Amino acid sequence: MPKQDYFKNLLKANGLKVTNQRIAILEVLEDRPGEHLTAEEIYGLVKEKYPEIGLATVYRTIQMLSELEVIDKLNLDDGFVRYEIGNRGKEGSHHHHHLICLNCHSVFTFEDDLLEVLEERIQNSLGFRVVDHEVKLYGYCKNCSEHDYEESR
Amino acid sequence: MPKQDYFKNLLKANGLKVTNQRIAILEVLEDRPGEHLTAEEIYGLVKEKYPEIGLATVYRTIQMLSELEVIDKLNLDDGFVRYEIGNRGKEGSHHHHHLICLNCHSVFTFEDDLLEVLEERIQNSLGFRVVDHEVKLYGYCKNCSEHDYEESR
DNA sequence: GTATGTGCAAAGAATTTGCACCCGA
DNA sequence: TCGGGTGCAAATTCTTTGCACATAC
Repeated sequence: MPKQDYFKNLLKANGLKVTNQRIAILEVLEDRPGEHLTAEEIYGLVKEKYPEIGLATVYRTIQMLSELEVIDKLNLDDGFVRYEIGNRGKEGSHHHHHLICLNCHSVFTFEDDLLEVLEERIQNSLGFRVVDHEVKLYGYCKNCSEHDYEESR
Repeated sequence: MPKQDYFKNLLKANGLKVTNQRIAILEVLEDRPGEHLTAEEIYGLVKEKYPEIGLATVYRTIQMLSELEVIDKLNLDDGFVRYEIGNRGKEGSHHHHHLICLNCHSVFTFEDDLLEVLEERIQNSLGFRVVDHEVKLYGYCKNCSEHDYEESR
C-alpha cells in the first residue's frame, strides 16, 4: 500500500502521530475515489471498521488531511462541505472540474487543461498568479436532457 | 430607476408583494455592485435605512432574490454565503470569474468567454448541457506577489 | 514519560421556522 | 378583506472546542 506509506511518512514529517483513527479515515477515502463525501458520511463509513470513533475526530482529521493536501475540499452548495481523495504525487496532477446536474444532482468530473490558458491570461493582464482553481459547471446531464427533466423537482 | 421597476414587475409577475423591506434590501445590493456581501452585512446595511427590519426577513428576501436570479450566490469558503447583484437583462450577461488572493483575501473579478469553448467540448463529448458555471481561481494578487506574501498569515 | 490525539458533551455559528401580528393589493 | 409578509425567538444543523483520559513514540 504505497499511498498509506506516503501518508504515514507525511504525518511523521509534520510531527503528527500515526493513529488507527487516522488510518481508518484515510482508508475509507481511498476506497472511494471520485466520490464526494460529507463529514457525516465519512463518519458512518469509518464506524463500520472502527465503531468507537467520534465525529469530532473525523472533523479534525479531514481538516488535517485537507491542509496536507491529501484530500480536496468541495462545496456543492447543498449545505455540506464535501471531500474527495486527491491524486497528488501521481501522474499529471490535473485538477478536474465538476459537472453538476440540476435535475438528478449527480456529479460528473471532467479533465481539461483549457484553464491553463485562462490562468496565463490572468497572469499577464492582471499580474495575479494562480495556484489553484475550482470550477463548477451546472446544467443537465445526458440522461436528464434526453428524457424530460421533470422528475426530481 | 429602471432596475427597481424591473424588480417590482418581477415581484408582481410572480404573485409576490412589493414591500418596503424588499425594496430596501434591493437598494443596498444595487448600491454595491461587485461587492460580495454576507446576509449579516446586508442586514447591517439595511438597518441604516430601515432599522425595524429583522434578520429573518433578510434571509428570506435574499433567498427569493437568488431564485429570481436578481442576485448571484457566491461561496468563498470562509463559512459565509455571499451575494452580489447580477447583471441579467443588461448587455452581454457574461458571468465573471472570481480571483481570490490567498494572502490578503481580496477578491477580483475577471471576464472571459474561454469557458464557452470548454462548455461546448463538454456538450459534445459527454452530452452534458451546461447552463451556468462558477469559477474560482486561487492565487496571489499582483500586490501580494511583488511584496512578500507573509503579512496576513 | 510526555506531548499529542481522542471521545464525549457542550458550545458556537449560520440559517431556518413557527407563530402572532401587520400590511399591500 | 385577506393571504402573503414580517419580526421575534426558538429550533435546526453543521462544525468546533474544552476537558479528562488514552496512546504513539
